[in-house]
Amino acid sequence: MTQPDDISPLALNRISVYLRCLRHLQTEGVSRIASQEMARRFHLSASQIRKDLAYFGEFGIRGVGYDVAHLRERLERLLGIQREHPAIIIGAGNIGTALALFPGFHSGNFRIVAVFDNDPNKVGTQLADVTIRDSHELAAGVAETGAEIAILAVPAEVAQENYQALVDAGIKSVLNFAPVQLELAPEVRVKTVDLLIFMEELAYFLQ
Amino acid sequence: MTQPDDISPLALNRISVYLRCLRHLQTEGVSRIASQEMARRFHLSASQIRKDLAYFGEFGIRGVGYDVAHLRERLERLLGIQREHPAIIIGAGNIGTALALFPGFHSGNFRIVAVFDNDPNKVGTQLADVTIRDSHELAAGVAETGAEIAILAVPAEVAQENYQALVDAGIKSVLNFAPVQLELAPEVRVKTVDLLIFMEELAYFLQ
DNA sequence: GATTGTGAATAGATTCACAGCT
DNA sequence: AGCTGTGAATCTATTCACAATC
Repeated sequence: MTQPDDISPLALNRISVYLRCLRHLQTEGVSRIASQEMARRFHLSASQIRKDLAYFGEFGIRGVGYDVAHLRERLERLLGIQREHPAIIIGAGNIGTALALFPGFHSGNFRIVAVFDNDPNKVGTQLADVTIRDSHELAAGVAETGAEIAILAVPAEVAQENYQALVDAGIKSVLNFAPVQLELAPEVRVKTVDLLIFMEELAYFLQ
Repeated sequence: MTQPDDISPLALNRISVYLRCLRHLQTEGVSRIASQEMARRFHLSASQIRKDLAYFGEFGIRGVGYDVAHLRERLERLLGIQREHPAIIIGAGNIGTALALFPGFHSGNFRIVAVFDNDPNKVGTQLADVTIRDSHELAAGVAETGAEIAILAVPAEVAQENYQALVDAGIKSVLNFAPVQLELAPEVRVKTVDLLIFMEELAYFLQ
């Protein structure tokens, strides 16, 4: 399997989008699809689909198109989601709780294996499949569960220190919901989801 | 005020980031800042800051830098968030509820003025500042409140129909949390936030 | 005949480097 | 002296168009 690590974030996002489309097609019983038809159905660009896919290997059949099931499997392996990824959530507030209950993660082969909070009233209570644990047990929890991905859902003021705790615990990737510019550790990948930035983008186009 | 509408989404996102940085600087009492210092503090590119800002007008003072308060005000006006934007939420499930309670919106000059759900058990109950209303009252609610932005937080299966209802009700921008490729109406701007795509991006880099 | 895979062409975004202000 | 604003240069991404393949 080709596995270039210089893929652009844009192309990587598109791979995820293609995967979502393929899953959808599969539920409809479509077994083969051409780039043009896929572009039409999901409002994408046919030449871009071909270029993106060809970049990782020749997945298609000329004159025919792409095999939906096969391509799906290849893309899942490419993204590394052919196996289940254990993930943890830090912060059982509104957003952390909503994410713990989010059904989409299951379908994407991610599983929430632990939730941490520093509020003694929350520690010990049940949330989705897990019991909320004290934040002090973070390092132990990460070691036990083998979690590599963490979802950081704590208030902005304490995001940096919690991020540092995750880094120290050996987490490799962080999805951050706190609206702050984190001081990053070089070996830990961070993706920040800033709702306010999305809203501001929408506000701009209202004018 | 320069107001080109051909600004790239990338540049627009950066403007939001600059704004976040400026607010932070203001709380620290910094009144003037140079592009280089700002780049260093927040891990940005100095020449890009200058280019982005210059694109909308000459906001800086040569030899000195940028006036924090003044620049902040200009950027807020540029994004159209100098006035408060009423927003509504469709779907009072986990994510909708978390967003209704999200304190960040207040600081960004957005206000949740109504929440809609189709579950009779939820309709009539209080959530944050508002009483949850029945989804059938959507059009009336939008008209009453003057809401222009909607947050779509319903299950994937019903996202398309709810989106259509928003379009019909006269909403101009939608922040969509359902992991689907919506069939878009040309006059309504949509920004989709797909948590699974973020997770998949992180998973890729674990390899 | 149809569709992929791909080099060439175009378009877009970022960085460089320095003239122009304060 | 120091920093912005900006044209030129570079780098990156997308689209085009067609030869290669089934």
